Amino acid sequence: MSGDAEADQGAGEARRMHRPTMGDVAEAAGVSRPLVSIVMRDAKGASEATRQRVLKVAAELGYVPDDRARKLRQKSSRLIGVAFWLQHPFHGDVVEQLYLAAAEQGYDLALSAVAPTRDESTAIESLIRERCEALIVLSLKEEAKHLQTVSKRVPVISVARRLKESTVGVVRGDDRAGLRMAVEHLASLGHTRIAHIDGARVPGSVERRSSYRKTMQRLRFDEHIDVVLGGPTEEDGARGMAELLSRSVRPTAVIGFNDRCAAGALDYAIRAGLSVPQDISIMGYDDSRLSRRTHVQMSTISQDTQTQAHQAVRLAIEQVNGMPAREVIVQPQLVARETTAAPPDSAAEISRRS
Amino acid sequence: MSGDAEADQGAGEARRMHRPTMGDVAEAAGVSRPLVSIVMRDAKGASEATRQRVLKVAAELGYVPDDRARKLRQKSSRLIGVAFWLQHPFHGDVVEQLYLAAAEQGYDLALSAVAPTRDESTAIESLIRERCEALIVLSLKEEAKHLQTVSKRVPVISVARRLKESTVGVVRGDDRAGLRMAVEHLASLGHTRIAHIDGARVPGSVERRSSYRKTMQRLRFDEHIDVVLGGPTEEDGARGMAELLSRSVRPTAVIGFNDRCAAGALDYAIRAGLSVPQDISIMGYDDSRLSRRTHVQMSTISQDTQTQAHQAVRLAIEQVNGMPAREVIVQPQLVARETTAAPPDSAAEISRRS
DNA sequence: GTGAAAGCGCTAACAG
DNA sequence: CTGTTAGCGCTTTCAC
Repeated sequence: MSGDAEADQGAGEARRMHRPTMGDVAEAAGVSRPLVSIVMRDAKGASEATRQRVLKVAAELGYVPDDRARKLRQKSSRLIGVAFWLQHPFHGDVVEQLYLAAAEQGYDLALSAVAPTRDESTAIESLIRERCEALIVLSLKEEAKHLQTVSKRVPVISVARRLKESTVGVVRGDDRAGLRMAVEHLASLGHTRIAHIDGARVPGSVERRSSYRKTMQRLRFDEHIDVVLGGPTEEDGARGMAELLSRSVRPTAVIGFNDRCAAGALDYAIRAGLSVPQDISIMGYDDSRLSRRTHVQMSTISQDTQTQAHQAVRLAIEQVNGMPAREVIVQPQLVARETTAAPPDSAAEISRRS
Repeated sequence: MSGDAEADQGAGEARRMHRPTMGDVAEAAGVSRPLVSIVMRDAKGASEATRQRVLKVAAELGYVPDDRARKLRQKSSRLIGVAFWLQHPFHGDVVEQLYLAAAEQGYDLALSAVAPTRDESTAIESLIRERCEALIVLSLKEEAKHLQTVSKRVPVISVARRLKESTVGVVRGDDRAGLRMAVEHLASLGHTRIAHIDGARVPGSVERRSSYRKTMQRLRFDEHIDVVLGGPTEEDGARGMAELLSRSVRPTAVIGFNDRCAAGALDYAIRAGLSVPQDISIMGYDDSRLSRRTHVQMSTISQDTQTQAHQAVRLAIEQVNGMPAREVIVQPQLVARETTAAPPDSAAEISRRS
């Protein structure tokens, strides 16, 4: 089960390379510590000659500044903590953007993962111990109470989850607008029998459900309103689709709560022998990589992760500077790809619409 | 696009709560700093009475020890850095297990993500600045050279990627054994026409491909050996399946390079009107959450992320203690679920085998 | 069992 | 432009 590789490096005792310290560099370069500090930070206050010499010596010694010590000394750590779910495509997208957004503001990120065996409070706790100046929490569960408590200790920004707590900053997509766009997109293609597989108790599902209903009513599709119980996973979507396909009159289009849900629904429909989008149109929500992943590109609603990430960082810094928490709502965008098209009997439907 | 929430907390100036320090707790509890330290670390050297009092005061003040300062002072940081890909289910699984494994050894984890806009060297660089004692790198790209350089500075463990560099520790699944198990599983169900959609240039694909061939030969299925170009994504799998289905004589079973590849193949087969596993059996590799995600549970080869994570942490600590880098190979395991069954003409096939 | 003193690696204030 | 002094928050001797 295991075997040694050829070991050509120093054997036995801990001969771990003593990492050079700033003092070592200073000594080797024949200057004082603060000067090395100045050079390493690229601050002004050192002559070009010294700068070059110090840089050269540092490189030779393989010196790397110690972020820990640096942040300890500085009054502010310029560190933003991020709690996110491993295994969640949307979170992955946001985290990637957060790195970019934070860097633009001169902040570093400290990541702390949430997973089935690692709960949200553990993740947050570790970020606090690392002395993050603010926390950005990408969450799924509704431990709002806990977040509120934490927010009294350190600024907290919740992404993609609405919260009543006024001490917690919120960045979220406009779920109502998003679902409205989805329904309208399908309607414009000629659909009237548009169903929705909802997100059950997941944050955001109430808004999406209600916006779906309202939009259907506004379009005078009242009689076709059809919401089935779903959830955030592929399995939920498949279950929802199973239920929809058992209807005596099937919908011609289905909007899933999110991409994973829609992917499950898509999966189920195809296994049931339907063609997508010829027989039935399907839409997701999030525009996570997942929607581009299957070899049929899924139509979806983009949550604009880039903007959400930038706004989250912005709110975080605001709150660090003592400004009150606020809520920022980011407009979603329609991304029409290959899983939506006119319904089978499109002519008839279109005539009914006008 | 944005609006203020009701702001009931302190307005204007930075009134960020001054985080209590150990000194504050000591003063409030009427003891010295070191004693508070002892109590917070749960070390021995404090009477039960003091311990309780300090704990009570600390809780009241909302004191949280500063990990940064702590690790700075301690000779060893007891920190393991992890570079992983956001958006990669298998990596997510491993990271989750790494948290568990590291905690068992009294180590903390520092996460640094790799993504399209954030390359591996950036991720690694940041971990080094944080003074991690060792680095665990879950990688996809083959920047072996760079890893070797880094490994001269700090112990590096590569997970799921073979490396010749003897200064880098390696933990990986036994790809040859895994593919052998897959072929044998299908053979035992009665298949002979077993095809393989490979991983192209992805680490591990050479071993899997060659093991597939060898096992097929050993089973006397030489004439049915069929390897098509694939890759690590759903799209690659779909492409591979398309090619396989265009054969004059189609295979009755297909082994994908990994779960994503197999999922794409599965997807394509079903769209092509085939039933799985009735018409064709499909196997994945990794046993990532993805294989359990689709509503049809996929048969696959488990890489045993738990063991790999534990071994990675173990190697990391070994190397920190000055032991030479080595390679640990973890045995994979067959996970037979719902996408594999006897071939359509099973009776005939089985008679041929014996 | 408890406290005093020192110092981890770095940067911020100052002085020269 | 450069060096000296101090101290971030904590843990580690080592006395008492």
